[in-house]
Amino acid sequence: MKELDYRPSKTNAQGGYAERVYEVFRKHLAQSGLRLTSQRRRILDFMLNSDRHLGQEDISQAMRPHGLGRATVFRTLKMLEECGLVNHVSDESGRRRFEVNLERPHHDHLICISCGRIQEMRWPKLEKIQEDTCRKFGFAPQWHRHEIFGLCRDCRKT
Amino acid sequence: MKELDYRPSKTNAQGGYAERVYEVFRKHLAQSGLRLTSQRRRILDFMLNSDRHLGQEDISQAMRPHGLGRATVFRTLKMLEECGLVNHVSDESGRRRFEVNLERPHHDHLICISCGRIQEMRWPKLEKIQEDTCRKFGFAPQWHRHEIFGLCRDCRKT
DNA sequence: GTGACTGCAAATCGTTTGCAAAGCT
DNA sequence: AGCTTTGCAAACGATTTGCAGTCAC
Repeated sequence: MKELDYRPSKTNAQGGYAERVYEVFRKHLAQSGLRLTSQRRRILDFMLNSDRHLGQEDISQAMRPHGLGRATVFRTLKMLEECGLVNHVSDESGRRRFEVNLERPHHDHLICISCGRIQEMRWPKLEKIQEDTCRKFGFAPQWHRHEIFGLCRDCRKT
Repeated sequence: MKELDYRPSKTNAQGGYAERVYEVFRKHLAQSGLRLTSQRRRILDFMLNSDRHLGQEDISQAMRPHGLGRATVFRTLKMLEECGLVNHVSDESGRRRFEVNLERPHHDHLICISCGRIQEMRWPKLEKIQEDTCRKFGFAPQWHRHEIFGLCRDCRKT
């Protein structure tokens, strides 16, 4: 998975990534006359410091000790999606899992139906074919969801 | 979309397709000690005679005059998915739309975010690349969801 | 007849919203 | 002060389940 290691990890996040994320967030907030509150910061920090695809429940649980309510988590996630910092994938039972996506090239997801692990996968070739074919049909694609469900390497063995 | 016209329409369904669907359904029911009731038949007939991707609400509404409850529609759809006769796609707000899929080659969906229309699309080349790459990663794909959201030809003009 | 099936209503799950209190600026 | 924001609880929409009566086999 070396080729997917373009997202700064916790450590190198301090080297600029988090700052760039916050820059975008601040700009978005300012433009809409909104505020950067401690709650929003806490949620975003938690996401930045995680390398997993987080469910709303994961985030809410982590926020509970700080007194954050689920509603705030939902509201913040929606806001983060609106300004393009965050995306979501759905797992096989339809629950959403969120990821910070600034500056990350588009990628698709391989979702393990046994352990729930989500592996990321870049397929530029595939996206190209997709775009071209859509256009041929007169369809103007805006976004897509390409989620592949199956067994990951580890779960196959079991 | 000529290439997608392999699914028997209402008229030629009488020429065998519906029968084959029922054969599978009957076998599944028998194996599990379940029964072919008028309700189940009505729902399946309705789906067979429609060429659209139907929402649960479409089906329930059509069944209401016959006294069917929503729960039965849900239960039957789940059962039809379990025996592989029916699949679902989700629209952009997460609602499910169902299609009868027996003997139909796998296809993906172009979903219009303006009018909700769903166009089907076969991409054997793309599926091949996908499978191969998954395997390279040690991932055993079982099914996937590839839904592309955008504007259809008609809605682009507006 | 017996066990599966149905409709209904109540329950659940994830998510959204209304509101009064609290926080920024 | 005047706005946004918050937590809570209630409201929501889609789906599920429990149950007493009904029906297919």
